[in-house]
Amino acid sequence: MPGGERPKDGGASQAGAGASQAGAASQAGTSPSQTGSGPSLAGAGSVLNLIRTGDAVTRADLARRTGLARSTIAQRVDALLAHELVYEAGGSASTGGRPPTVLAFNHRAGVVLVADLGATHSRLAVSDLSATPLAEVTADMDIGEGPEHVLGWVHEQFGRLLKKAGRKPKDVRGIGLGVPGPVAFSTGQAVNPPIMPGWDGFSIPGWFAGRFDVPVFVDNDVNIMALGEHWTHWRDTEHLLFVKVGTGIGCGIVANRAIHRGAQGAAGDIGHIRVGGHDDVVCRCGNTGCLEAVAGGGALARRLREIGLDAANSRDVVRLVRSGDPRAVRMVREAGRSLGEVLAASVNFFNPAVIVIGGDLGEVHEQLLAGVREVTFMRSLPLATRDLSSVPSR
Amino acid sequence: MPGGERPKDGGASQAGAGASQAGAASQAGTSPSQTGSGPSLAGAGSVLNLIRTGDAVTRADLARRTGLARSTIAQRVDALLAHELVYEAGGSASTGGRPPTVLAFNHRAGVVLVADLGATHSRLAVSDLSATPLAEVTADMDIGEGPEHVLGWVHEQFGRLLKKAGRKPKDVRGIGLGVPGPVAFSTGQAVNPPIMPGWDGFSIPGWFAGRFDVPVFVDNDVNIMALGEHWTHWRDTEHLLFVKVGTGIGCGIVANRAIHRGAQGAAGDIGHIRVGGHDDVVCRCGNTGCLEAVAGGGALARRLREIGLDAANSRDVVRLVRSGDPRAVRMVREAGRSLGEVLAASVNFFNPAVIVIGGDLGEVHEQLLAGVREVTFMRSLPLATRDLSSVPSR
DNA sequence: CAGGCTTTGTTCGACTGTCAAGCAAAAGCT
DNA sequence: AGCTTTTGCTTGACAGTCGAACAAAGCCTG
Repeated sequence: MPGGERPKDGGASQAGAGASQAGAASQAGTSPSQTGSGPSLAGAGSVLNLIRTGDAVTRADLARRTGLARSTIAQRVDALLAHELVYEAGGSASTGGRPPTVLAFNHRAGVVLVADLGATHSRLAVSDLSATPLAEVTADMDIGEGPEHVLGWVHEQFGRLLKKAGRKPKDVRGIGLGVPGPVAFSTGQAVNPPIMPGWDGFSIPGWFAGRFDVPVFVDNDVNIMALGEHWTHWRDTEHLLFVKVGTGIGCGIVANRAIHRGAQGAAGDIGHIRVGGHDDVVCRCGNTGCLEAVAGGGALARRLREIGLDAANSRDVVRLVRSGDPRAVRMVREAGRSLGEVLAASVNFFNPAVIVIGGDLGEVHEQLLAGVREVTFMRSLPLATRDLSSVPSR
Repeated sequence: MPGGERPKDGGASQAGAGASQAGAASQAGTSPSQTGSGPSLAGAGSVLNLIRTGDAVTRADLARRTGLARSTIAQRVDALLAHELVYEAGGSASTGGRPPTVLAFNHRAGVVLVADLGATHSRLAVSDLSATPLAEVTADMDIGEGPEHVLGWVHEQFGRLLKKAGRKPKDVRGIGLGVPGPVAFSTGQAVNPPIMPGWDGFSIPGWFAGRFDVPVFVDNDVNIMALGEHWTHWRDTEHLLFVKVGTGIGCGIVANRAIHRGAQGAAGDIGHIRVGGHDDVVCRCGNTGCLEAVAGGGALARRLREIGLDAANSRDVVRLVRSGDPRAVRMVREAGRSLGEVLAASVNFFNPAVIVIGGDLGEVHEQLLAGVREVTFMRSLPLATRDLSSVPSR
C-alpha cells in the first residue's frame, strides 16, 4: 500500500452494495499528485502486467495465473477498464463454454518521454505505453555544457516531439533518461561521472519536478540498454549481462530480473579491468592494461590510425571491418579475445545465462563474438558455460 | 468532547477468549499449508524479525519502525505471544510516560539442525532459534561415500545431538545443510559438484522428507558463510562479497541482501579465474594460471613443500605463517596480491560495499589482506573503492 | 431443436487485516 | 495532588479478498 491520504468519504455515494462500489476518491500509482479519480487500482499492477505482456488476456486466464478469485480479478479489471488502461478487444473462440472476453492493454492511454544522452549526441523520443516510438529526434549535443543547459534543451525538444506526435503535456505519464555515467538511481543524481563535468550530484528529477509532474527515472545508459534487451528478448532469463562496446566498454548487469547497481552505482564498470599481457598500454584512467584501452573502439581506431588507416572513432572501425579490411578484422577479433578474457572472469563470478553484446562495435558482432566465445568457453567453468549464450544485441 | 458513552472494558476483560490458547503445534514460516489453529500470523513475520534482531523491542517501537498503526502492531504481537514465539521480558525505564513492555524473541521455541559438510570432515549442530548452538560435534567424514551413506550418518548424528541437547524431534523447526559444491537452491540438489561423486542431482530435502517433517535448506558452504557474515555483522550492507580461502578459493555473493547464485548455481566460483603472469601453473581444472592454483592453500602448501618445508595442507601454511617463517609469510602476501587482482576485477564488476575474507587462510588475514588491499585499491576505480572495506571474517 | 454441459463473467454476503480515534494505565514533573 | 507524556488496549469502520451461487453464452448430444 502506498502511503498517502486515505479517502474518508462516508456513506454519501454508497450505492447500497457492500464494498464493491467504493468511494471515488481513491487512486493508484506511485505519484500521489495524480488527480485522476476512479475505483481503486490497489493491487491491479500485477494484473495489468499480465495483460500487457500478453501472458493472460481473459479474466479466467488471469484468475488461474495469479491464483486470485475470479471475483477479485473482475474487480481489478473493472478498475483498469474505468481508468482506460485496458480495453475489451472483443470475444474469442469458445472452448466448449462461454467464450471469454479478450482484454488488451491500452497503449494509447498516455505517452512516455525518453532521452538517451550520449557524450556528444543524443536520441530523444516520445513513445506510447508499449514503448513504440511516436516521434523521435537525434541531435548533436555536448553533455559537458552542464545540466541546466542540456536539460533545458531536452525539455524544449520534448515539447516539440509532443507536438509532432499530437499529444499534450497532460498525456505524459513518465520520463526516462539515460546518461553516460554512474547514477545513484534512487535519487536520480549522477555520481562522479568522468565525462559529465558539472553534473556530479545534480538532481535531474528535481529539475523536471516543476515542468512535468510525473515520475522521472534516470539511469546509466548501459543499464537502460540492458533492461531493454532483457525486457524485449530475455524476459524469462533471470541473470543477464549486457556489454556495450563503443568508444569505451561498459556492462549492464541484470541480476534476478533487476539491474544490479552496486554500492555506489558503479557496478558493471568492466572497462578498467586489467587484461593480461598488455601492461604497456596506458589507459586514460591512469592504469595500464585496462580492457577499454586494449579493446575499446577508441583504442582500436587509434591503432588503426597508427598503421595508416583513416579511423577517427569507433564507427570508423566498424566501417573498415564491414569493408573487409583484413587488418581491422584481425584487430576486432583480437579485441574480442581480450573482452572474452574479462567476460570469462565475469561469467565465473556471476554465472549469467546470457551475454548480449551491443554498442557500436556490437554491429560487427560476427568478428567480436568469435573472439569472445573462443576465450570464454576456454576460460570459464563447464557448468557456467553449459547453457550460456553469447548473442548480439537487437 | 465527542466521547460520550463508550463501553470501557466490557466486563470479561481478558478471557483470552477465542483463539489465544492455540497449542504450540503451529509455527510461523513460509509454508501456507500449516493447519495449526490460533490467531492469524499473517504479516507477523516482519514484526517478528524486528523483535528478533533487536531493532525494535516495544510495541510503540514497532509501530514507529514499520509505519503500521499501533492497533495493528498490538494484534500481531498478540498472535506472536499466543504462539509463544515472543514473550514479554518485563518493563523498561520510562522516558516520561508509561514505561514500555519489552518484547523478546523466544529463541527456545524450537531448534534448528545444521550441518556443514566439508570434503573430508563435517561440523554438525543443534541450535536454538537465535542460532546459538546447543550441542555440536565435529567429525571426519568423506563426502565421497555418496549421499545415502553420508546423510544416514548425518541423520544419526542429529539424533544424538538432539538427545544431548535435551530436545525432542518434535522441537525441530528446520534443517540447514552446507555442502562443498554448487547447489540448485530451489530444489536442494547438487549440480555437477566436482568433489562430491554420486551427489549430482540427488534430492537432499527429499531424503529428509520422511524423517523430519520440516523445511530443509541446502546451499553451497560459501554461500552459507557469506549469509552468516552478512547477517551477523553487515546487516545494513546491501552488497557484500565473502571470499573463502582454504584449500581452494570460493566466493559467496550477497547482492541486494540475498545470495546471488547465478543461472546454474555456479556463481562465485572465482577460484578458476585467470591470474596474469602465471601461465606456467597448471590447475586441476585443466586450465593454466587459475587463481586457486596460484593462491589456494593447497597450492601454497605444495610450493612450501618444494622448498623443503613441512606443509601438507592449508592449515600447515597457516601454522608456518604464524610461526613467523619468512618464506611462508612472503608467499601468503604474494597470494594476497593474486587474490587482489581477481577481486579488483570483481569490485569493478560488482561494486560491493564490503569484502570479507574467511576460510583457513583467512586466519592469517594480516598478511593476506595486505596483499589484497594493495592490489584492489590500485586496480579498481576510485568510485568503487571509495567506501570499500576489506575485512577478515569473524 | 430442446436440453444438458462447460466455461466464463457477475453479484452478494462474509471474513480478515488494517486504520484512526478515543480511552485507560503507568510513569515523571511541577 | 494535578498535569503531561508515553504506552498499550478497545472499538467501529473500511478496503480488499474469497467462496458460493447465479446468469450468460457458446458447444455437444440425442
